[in-house]
Amino acid sequence: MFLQVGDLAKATGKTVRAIHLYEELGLLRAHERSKGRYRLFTEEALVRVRWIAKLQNLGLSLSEIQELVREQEASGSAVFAATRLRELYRAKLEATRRKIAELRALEAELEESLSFLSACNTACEPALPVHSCPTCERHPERPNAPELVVGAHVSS
Amino acid sequence: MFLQVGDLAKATGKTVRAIHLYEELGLLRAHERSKGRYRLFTEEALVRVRWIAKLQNLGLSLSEIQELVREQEASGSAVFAATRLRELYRAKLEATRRKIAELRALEAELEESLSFLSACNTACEPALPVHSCPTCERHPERPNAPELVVGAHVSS
DNA sequence: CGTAACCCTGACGCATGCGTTAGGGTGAGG
DNA sequence: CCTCACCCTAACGCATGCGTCAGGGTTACG
Repeated sequence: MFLQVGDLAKATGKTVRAIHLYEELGLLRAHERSKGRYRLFTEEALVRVRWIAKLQNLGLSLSEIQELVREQEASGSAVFAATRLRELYRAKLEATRRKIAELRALEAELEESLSFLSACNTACEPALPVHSCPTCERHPERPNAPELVVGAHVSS
Repeated sequence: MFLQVGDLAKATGKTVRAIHLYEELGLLRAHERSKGRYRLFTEEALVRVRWIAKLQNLGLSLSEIQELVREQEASGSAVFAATRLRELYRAKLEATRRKIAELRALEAELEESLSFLSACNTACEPALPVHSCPTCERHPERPNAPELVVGAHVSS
């Protein structure tokens, strides 16, 4: 019927310690306790823990989540609470889009670097030492190496 | 001619302290020192610091970068070094793609949640308290609220 | 030569998000 | 009644990536 803390942990992929922490921070409450003070959670707790995890993925720290929870609980009006939530989510949507763009740029750089490096295995003289890379002439398609490759060779 | 540590910091968006740290960790070396022991960097250091930043964005910790640098410097053969670099970048490319997929899912959830929440401002009775949300009937398009919305309301 | 703006080394501080240990109770099956 | 797996609270520990003094030189400009 109820979930013990270990069940909740398994179901969410978090550890028991993490769930305890969330409760300490006020992000989560057990529905009730057993005679022996065991925490007993309902399935709503599952939703809550997953929600916390998503917010963490969105880049919120636990104390920011704490703030949010307090705000939501304190705001009497549902409309007001919804408005605050929207503001937060709108900001996070923009941030997420920026992050995606950044990662896409990195993805492209990785792809370029991989194709550049693949030539090293076929065209390079096996005995050449690393420090000869900067003067390498064997990349006709891409005379100036990608930053991810150059960066690995500079020792200043 | 040369860059002082402050110039390098400004040019890369890092702090002086960060650059000192990178040098302590062996990720970076000053080309030389002035009479008064000032670090003097060439423009290669710029490339190097940007490279470090990119690797950090790819999710590498400074000690992992340290490992990588040691490996690259220690490997005599350029081909071997390139191979290691490729392995790393391939793995990071996959991880980056997974991360992008994850963020896109979050993006979609945020969009859904925002459209759901926008109805709250128009259809909700302004005086209703937050705890009445779970029984709200005013979202005909989306009877079951998105997890990002439900999660904010469960208090268990 | 003065002085403002930098730079040096060394070292302790800090916020985050749990991990881990300690010492002890609880609950369900056999 | 035993036992084993699980739970409790309290509290210290830790890795990361710098921030921030402290105490003292160095440079460039005028």
